[in-house]
Amino acid sequence: MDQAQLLSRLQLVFQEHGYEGATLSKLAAHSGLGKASLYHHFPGGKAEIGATLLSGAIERLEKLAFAALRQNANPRQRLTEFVDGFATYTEDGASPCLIAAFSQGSAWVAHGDAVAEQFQSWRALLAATFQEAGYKPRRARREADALLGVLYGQLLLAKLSDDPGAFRRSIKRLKKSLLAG
Amino acid sequence: MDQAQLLSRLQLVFQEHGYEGATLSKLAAHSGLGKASLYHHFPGGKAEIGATLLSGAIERLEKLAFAALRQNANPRQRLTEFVDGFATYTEDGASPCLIAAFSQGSAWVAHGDAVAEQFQSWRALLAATFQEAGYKPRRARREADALLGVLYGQLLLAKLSDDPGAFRRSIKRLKKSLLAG
DNA sequence: ACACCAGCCGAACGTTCGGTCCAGTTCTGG
DNA sequence: CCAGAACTGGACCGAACGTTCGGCTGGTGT
Repeated sequence: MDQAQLLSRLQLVFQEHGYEGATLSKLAAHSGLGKASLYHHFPGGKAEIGATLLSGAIERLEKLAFAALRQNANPRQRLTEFVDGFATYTEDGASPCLIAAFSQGSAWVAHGDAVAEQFQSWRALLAATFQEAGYKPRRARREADALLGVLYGQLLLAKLSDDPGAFRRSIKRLKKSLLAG
Repeated sequence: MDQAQLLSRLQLVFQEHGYEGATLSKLAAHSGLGKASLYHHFPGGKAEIGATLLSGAIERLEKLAFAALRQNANPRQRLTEFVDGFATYTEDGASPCLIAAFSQGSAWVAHGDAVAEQFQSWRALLAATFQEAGYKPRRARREADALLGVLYGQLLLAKLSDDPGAFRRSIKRLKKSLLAG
């Protein structure tokens, strides 16, 4: 099994059970490896697995979604591409965000600072794009917060209300209103 | 110590660490009781503590926020009162929603169905209120999803970006736009 | 005065945790 | 073909897990 597939199998466990709930036994069983083999790939143990997955998730979200904002296309088009990228990242709302799954307990103690910094930077990037789309700085920051908030909100809500279609519906509507301004 | 205070201390542990991360040792230490004493109050152990807290949180969210929608005041005013109630429930974004903290692992397996049902019922109530405010059924449902989504999204985002003020700012703006229609 | 009981605790139970060890097996370059 | 590196499974470890038990309090009813 290659590294990418191994990581994706491990990620499923963290997404479903959270950091504390992702025990080595579950990680081993779900990856098909023994615990010792996991320690061969990740000498740092569970902490290293978690850290690797977290930075992988941040990287993926950056490349799939936020990278679109750094292009030089029409700002409104960049924004809808960003939304599409976020939908891809979450597999249309079916896959919980790993970063959010790390927002509790020891995982947050270990990585909270870095995650918060990353999100601040993303917020700034998003706000800058809204500014390019014609909003004044204050309003642009608000719109950025609102967009990021609605994405994560719908993602959580789709899970809490057990309605996988809810996310896709909201995304569709969101893109329309973004293009309309 | 009275039951209410005990429950609120226990709740803090679950909010901070999630269900799997809330160990009996932490629950005992944070409540000031011995582990065995917790079993006196909750013979069902950790599972009963979790279930009690969860139903308490649902009840509180119902009474603080959704109950406002069942009044017979002006629909738009009911909606802003609902938003205020939600803010109270989360202590202005400072206190994570316990229901969301139960959305992973064994807690979700045990309570996911009930939570999803509750949220569906809340969604319907919210949609009905938007309908009273003049929206057509389809649009009202969308607005209901959007409102609930933005509330939970801002709550999560305030944590992920480590910006406690973000929630309050968003709520303030949200109420304005609700009143304006 | 005594029995009773809710409330609480320390000490232990068996299980599972994250992590280690090591004897193999498989892969790979020379 | 072989030596050594890469990798694996399974037994194993101390610590922490959720849970149980017997016993110690202090207040209440009689």
